Amino acid sequence: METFAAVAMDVGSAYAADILYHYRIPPDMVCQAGDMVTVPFGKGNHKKTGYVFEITDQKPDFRIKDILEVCPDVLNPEQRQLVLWLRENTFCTYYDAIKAILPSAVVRKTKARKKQAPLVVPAAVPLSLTQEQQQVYDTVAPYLETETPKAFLLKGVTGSGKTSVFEALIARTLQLGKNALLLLPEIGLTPQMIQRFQNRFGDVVALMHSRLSDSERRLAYERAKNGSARLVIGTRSAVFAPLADIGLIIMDEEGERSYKSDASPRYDTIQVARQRCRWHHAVLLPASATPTIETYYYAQKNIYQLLELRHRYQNMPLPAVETVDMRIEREEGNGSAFSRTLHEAIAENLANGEQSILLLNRRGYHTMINCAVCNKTIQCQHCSVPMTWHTTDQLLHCHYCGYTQPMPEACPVCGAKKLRKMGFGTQRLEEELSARFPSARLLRMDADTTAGKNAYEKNFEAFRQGKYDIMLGTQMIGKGLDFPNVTLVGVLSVDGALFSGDFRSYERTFSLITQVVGRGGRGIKSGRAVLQTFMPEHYVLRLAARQDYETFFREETAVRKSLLLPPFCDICVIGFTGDSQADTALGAQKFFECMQQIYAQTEKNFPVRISPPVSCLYGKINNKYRYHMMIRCKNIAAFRNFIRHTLEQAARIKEVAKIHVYADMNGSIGI
DNA sequence: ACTCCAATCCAC
DNA sequence: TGGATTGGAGTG
Repeated sequence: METFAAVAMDVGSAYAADILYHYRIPPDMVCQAGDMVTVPFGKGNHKKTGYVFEITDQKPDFRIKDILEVCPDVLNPEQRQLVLWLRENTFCTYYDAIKAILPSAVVRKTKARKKQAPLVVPAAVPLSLTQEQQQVYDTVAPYLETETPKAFLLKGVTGSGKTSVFEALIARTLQLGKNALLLLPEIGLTPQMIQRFQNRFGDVVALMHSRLSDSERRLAYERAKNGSARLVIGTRSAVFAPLADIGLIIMDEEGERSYKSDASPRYDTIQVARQRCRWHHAVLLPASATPTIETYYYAQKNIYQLLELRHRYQNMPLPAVETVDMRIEREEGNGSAFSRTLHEAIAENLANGEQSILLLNRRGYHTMINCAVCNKTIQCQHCSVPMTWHTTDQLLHCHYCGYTQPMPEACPVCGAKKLRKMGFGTQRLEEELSARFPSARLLRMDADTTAGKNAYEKNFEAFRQGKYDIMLGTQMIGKGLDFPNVTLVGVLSVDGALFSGDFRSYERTFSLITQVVGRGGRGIKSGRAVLQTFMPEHYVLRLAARQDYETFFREETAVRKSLLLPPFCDICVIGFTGDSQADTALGAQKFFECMQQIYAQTEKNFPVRISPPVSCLYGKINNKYRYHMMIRCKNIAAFRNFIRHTLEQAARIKEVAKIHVYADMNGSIGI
């Protein structure tokens, strides 16, 4: 009897063509679901690779071609399930999902499954947990043995020793013969934690992150797949690690932006992790000092069981935060970036030989060049984004596409030679600090100074060892190592971060302030923090200064409810990009009309509120014009079908076909 | 997305 | 008249 294989092929982003293609399996060939195959594709019958999802003996009623070659067992059943799940939930193609799951350029040789490596216990240092940590452990540990999935949320104040709880739970998971996954927002920023786990668990650890070379990535993948790695530590893509028998998935710093993929497949790591925990009957443990509003809301609804660590190491209090109203500083004649309070606090710290951390979330020197005559801002040629002046190379930089240019003599719009250099970035902060405190040893940490390999680790370690007095930098300084000698944290300005246009900017700002404040007072001496702002009455800053998450959660929840934002609905963003403004605007409009028409014909078993397309806040990035539209919805299968159906149908409209369209569920909006 | 094919355009 | 260019359709 003849058998046929249903194969997923690379069709770019052509939604309508993203179907399974049927091929005949030649009589002398063995081919199963999960195999990678080479097949003739298209009118030219070019050899292309595809992945088999189904085997059937029903002869399809169209012209059929033969499979040319088979490479067996490339996607196991769970991986195939994951592909289908990603395709349905993130509106990607089969191929986009497969590319996310497989390491680049899979070459399979070994077939035999190696035996599981025995668990290595190093100089078994019995881990001593505080009473509070032990309680959390005791609550979670029993669920590692049950065959039902379970989700917790660990809300732990910064410095409360979440890592010790992770370590104990991972040890227990491995002891039970199951495997564990530890997800981190960024691998370079947590060298201490990784070192600690490598010391403890030795050979069974595999690291997975985007900075691995192809061969390193393939090795880590193979080790996870064949069972020689039993603890995978990695960034968001590691959520697809091909581990069998997962008992525990930990997500540290839940809510970090890096957990949401912003390219196809546009998945949210916690959702993938939840799904895998269901399949493996595993425990899911997201952890954060400042959980996202959504996750904490679900914890209130008992979808996640809430666990708390309220006490810091040795009961050290969080630094007391003083808010400084910068409007008053201005009124009283202080036009500088430093309030008098902060200046004095730094001076005092220097005199005491104690360390300080200063946060300014803008890099560069001047953050804006503005014409005094026509008031236009110099923008990047390729992006609708203001150019930033950098002193290191004496060039204007675009922080979105990387384009650089010399400072023009005159305004490119009106020709006036009256350009004003405005705004304050980390380079200027560094210069001003060295003018004010000439003897202070300064460490600047931003994307410009940490480009080299291991730059974060080296710099953080040097700061920790006391080789610098002041560390200043962008938000990356909020993460990283423990710094026991830091007794002052200064937040120069995060006001701008509140208004990125994304409704999540409030919780992110709250979280950023909390993280950086938590960097202080981790040693024997207690710390203080100074929060400078032009809007001290703003509830986000007011509550961040008090480190009052509960009230922030209540206020923010009320706002979200009144504006109908998550968690009170889901938001599906449709994004449009194209080479010309007119084409993109027209394509977006046609898509919108198509969607309305399809909705009108659909059985209304799901609620939606469809807003028409508008230009994005940054209307052009990298020479691509950008529009988006927002759909408030409930993320259920019927709605997702509606979106996919609309994507397929709209692609047949020629104005829509000219531009690129994507859908993103619960991603960021505004930018 | 990519490729193929047919229709169209234009230089000679 | 043919060679190049462009728009539209199909991918098993």
